[in-house]
Amino acid sequence: MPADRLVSAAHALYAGPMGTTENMRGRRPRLGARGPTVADVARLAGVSPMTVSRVINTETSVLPATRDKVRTAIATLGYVPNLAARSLAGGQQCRIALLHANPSAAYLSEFLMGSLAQASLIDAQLIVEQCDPLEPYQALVGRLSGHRVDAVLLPPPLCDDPALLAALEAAGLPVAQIATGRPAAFAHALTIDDEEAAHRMTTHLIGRGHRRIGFITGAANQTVSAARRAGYDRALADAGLPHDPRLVAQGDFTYRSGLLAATALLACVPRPTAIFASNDDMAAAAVAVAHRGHLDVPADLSVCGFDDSAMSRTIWPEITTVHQPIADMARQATALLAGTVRERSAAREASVRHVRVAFTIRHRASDGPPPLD
Amino acid sequence: MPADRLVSAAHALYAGPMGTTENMRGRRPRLGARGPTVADVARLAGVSPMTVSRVINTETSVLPATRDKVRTAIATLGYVPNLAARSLAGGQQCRIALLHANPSAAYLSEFLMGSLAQASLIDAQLIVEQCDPLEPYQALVGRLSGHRVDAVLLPPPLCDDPALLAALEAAGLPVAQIATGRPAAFAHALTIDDEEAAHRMTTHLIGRGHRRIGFITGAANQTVSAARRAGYDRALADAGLPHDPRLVAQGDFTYRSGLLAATALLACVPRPTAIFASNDDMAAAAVAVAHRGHLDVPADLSVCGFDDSAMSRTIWPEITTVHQPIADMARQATALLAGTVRERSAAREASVRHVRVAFTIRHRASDGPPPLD
DNA sequence: TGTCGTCATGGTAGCGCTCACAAAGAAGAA
DNA sequence: TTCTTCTTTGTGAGCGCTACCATGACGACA
Repeated sequence: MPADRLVSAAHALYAGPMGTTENMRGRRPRLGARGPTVADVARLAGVSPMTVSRVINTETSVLPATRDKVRTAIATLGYVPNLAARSLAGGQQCRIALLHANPSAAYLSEFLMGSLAQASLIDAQLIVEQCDPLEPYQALVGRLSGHRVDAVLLPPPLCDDPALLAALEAAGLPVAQIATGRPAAFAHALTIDDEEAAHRMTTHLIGRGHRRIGFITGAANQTVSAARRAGYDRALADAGLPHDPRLVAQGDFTYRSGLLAATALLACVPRPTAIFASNDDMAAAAVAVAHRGHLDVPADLSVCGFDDSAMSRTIWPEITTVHQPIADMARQATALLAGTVRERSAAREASVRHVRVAFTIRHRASDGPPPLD
Repeated sequence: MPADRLVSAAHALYAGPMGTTENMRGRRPRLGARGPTVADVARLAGVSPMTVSRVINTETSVLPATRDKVRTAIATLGYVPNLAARSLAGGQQCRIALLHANPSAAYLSEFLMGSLAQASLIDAQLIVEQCDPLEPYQALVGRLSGHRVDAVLLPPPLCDDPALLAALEAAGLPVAQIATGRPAAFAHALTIDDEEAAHRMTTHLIGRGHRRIGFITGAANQTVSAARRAGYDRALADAGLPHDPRLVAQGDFTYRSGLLAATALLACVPRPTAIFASNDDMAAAAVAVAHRGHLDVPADLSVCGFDDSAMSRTIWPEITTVHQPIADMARQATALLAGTVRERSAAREASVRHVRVAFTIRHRASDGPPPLD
């Protein structure tokens, strides 16, 4: 059996240093054959384990020559640090809970990718918790402390829930809100400038030649809705276009609401030549309504969305939309929270950061110049 | 400063055992105030730390009375095991890579939830890796071993890629395929019975009274496509319905292909009264085509999908579809892989399991009886 | 009655790493 | 030259837990 051989070999290796016959009855060193350790690297590089640790981590106070020796040794052995040992020794346990309301929300997978990548990088533990809206928040917060959660990541729409935010603040948990329209004073926040994005998109449509641009608003209780609406309004004003209230229809971010809103907009006379919806689901609904009315998109009607969700790439034609770097925002939020947790355990005052990240506009097939007629 | 006070208190606690004056200059015990440890629980319960460990883990060889004492102590202190210490001491490092081709695939978030939950439960580390189809698989596998990956989780469509499977098998990595139509002999596989599910859905439509049921196939290179098609065929045969080849249209799982296929199907005379698409994106496309032709769904045309993806709940009407318990499959796959990794490190022969999990049909608003005409 | 298993429990060491501190050397000030 | 500082490197302990044995108690069998 090769496995037996391996164990014996390891035993032989360790028997040497043990030396004295008294210890020879000694236990064999656990079940062996795991990867190289700092000690192995240190031996090869001719330095102490501590120096190796310093090279891996802070990189400060190490002579370039020493550092290079260590780096070479690491590369030679294919050394990978043992996260478990590191966090045990470092004593920096950091559990971050990701609260979500809806397990199949489109942005969630991207969100998870980002925070997961960062968490494994800095050796934080990510805990994903479903947040049932019926459950009282006190109970939820209790559950979190039961799990020894150190910080909380809040994607939309949870990031806009005042009761939840209040409960978390009362519990003294560091919080990061992602893609909220109104960051709380006590929380980290990662946002794009929704107003500016909507302004840019509307301006883009105006630049294409559109003069009658319909707008479908988001849900009234989500803070980004007002910002997106404001951007649309400002762009019209900047271009000196008249503001026709019939060109703004109320939506609530659902496809169904988009269907109703788009139907209302397309019933206007004269018809708008473009519709800008506050999210992609509603934009997709607008495309469906247009097609039902035998209008071609984009030849007869341009449609733009917001969020760059899967929907915008799934339907045909693919929708021009505003892309938020969700994964990157989640990554940054995770890093900020871990920083706060560690500062706090070092009894330093933790500061709160509100970060604006850049959005981009994804130009796809759903917009074009207005029809000539 | 309360922090200082805490440290001093901890110091005092530790000074006792240290005893000799020589050691009194001794370091204080790191920066303290982390949660209770096995030692604390053991002290309170009046047993040894080892017994506490046994209660937490295997529960074997512990007298019920002892177990209860320990459990009470755990509850009193609010003890939570330290995962880092556990995996360090247990020596059971287990890294599982989740390979995916498309970061925004609809099922991915659910998939992640499931495997993440299981991974944190059994203290395995989940690594998410983007798998660029252009990258040669040798390089990918090399990257995986570089990260010290012990096992690989393969969601669709990667689970059907023969070259990738071959490369992983050659590298000796345990693999779990999720939702594949043709499990590899060397890999774990978690599947539903696609053929049976398609049969059940088709039979459901027949039961509703439909006699002309259109079918949109999946991509030819994915193994589930044939199974779903076979289920449709068998249901027709079971019901003694004639098999009209014009009622089967080729799709490739994209919305766009669904648009084309549905258009072809609805051009048949007499028109089918129902369309069963091999996934939800194509079913959504069929709904769009129907609406464009001023057909009501489900009054004029019933539409059913497969996968229960976000799309099926987003559009209107919501689509009746086959639900795969993706999260649960991911959970089981993760558990199987961890088991294999641990058996293997214990030099036991690891066996491969092919598990069939139950699907359910989600009845929603897109199907009904055929029109009377 | 003595010997042997079997079961519940305890003792000890060590997983791989990093902390606090010590030591050694180099550079600057007196 | 000697003392002080700073910088780089090393030492020893311990993070919290579990693997591996040892031990003692108890009943079964000869």
